[in-house]
Amino acid sequence: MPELPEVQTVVSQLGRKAKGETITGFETVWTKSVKLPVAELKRAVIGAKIVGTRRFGKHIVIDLDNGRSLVIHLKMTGHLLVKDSANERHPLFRDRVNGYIRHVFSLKHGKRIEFSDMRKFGWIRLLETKHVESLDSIASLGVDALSPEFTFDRWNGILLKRKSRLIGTLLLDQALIAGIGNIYRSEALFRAGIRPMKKTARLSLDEKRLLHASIREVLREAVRLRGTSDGDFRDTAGRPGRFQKTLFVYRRAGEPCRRCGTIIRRIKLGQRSAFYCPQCQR
DNA sequence: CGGACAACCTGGTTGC
DNA sequence: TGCAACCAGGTTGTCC
Repeated sequence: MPELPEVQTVVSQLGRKAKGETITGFETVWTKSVKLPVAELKRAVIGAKIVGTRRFGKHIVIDLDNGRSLVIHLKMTGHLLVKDSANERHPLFRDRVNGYIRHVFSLKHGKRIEFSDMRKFGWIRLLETKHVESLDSIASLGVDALSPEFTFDRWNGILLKRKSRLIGTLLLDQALIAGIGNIYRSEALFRAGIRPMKKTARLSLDEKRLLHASIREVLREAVRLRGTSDGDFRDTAGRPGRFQKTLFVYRRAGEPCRRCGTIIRRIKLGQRSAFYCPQCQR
């Protein structure tokens, strides 16, 4: 599910729905995803109050009032669902969401946070709050694609240091820019009119400016529409996002470009599929 | 540095 | 119908 807009959707909703709640229990049916002994996690979270939620790249952080924080990564098919006794089941996606609940944090009065994850790639860690930003996978993140620090000058600096790379693979490199995944790399490149296999050194200043603006625009728009549900993504209420209606190229290989009618192509880039319009993108 | 590839899992879809 | 091959939003580690 998760690129920046989807994770931001979950973090915002979780903040609103679970802030102030006290955790009363934790159960799991797939301990490999819990990166510490389950008994230890239970001891640390039971009785703790949720004081806030944050996002680092695609990581979700839930801060507790006891000086510790839960860090969660949803990877490919993870979801966090907030439910209560009056709402046992959220809308299903052929049961691919409710059918794969792996971990549950219980709150008071029957309320709970359920972590569903069909492919079991997602994980949960527990850290002291002051050490969250030192976690390897967070410490190694580059500038967040939606933060104010992601200025054009910063972007240009990144590109000037990586002249031999393909722009399509660079966009997925979380150590350089954090938050972009396979959907938004294709969409941002389409909006900027740049082919994914173009070398960064061959981008003109105008193209770099346009791409910088396109990245921010496409991510902001996707956050506003609560993400893309082309596949499994659901928000904390089990609702699909709406950005998939706005996709120009992602997963549209063989279909006509919405702007010019040319057939959209798919190529392999960094082991993953990238999509582009051969007419609109040069 | 960077590309290729396997691994972690459980499906759904496509083609013969 | 059966079955193999390929596809899937992420990240890490290894090898070259």
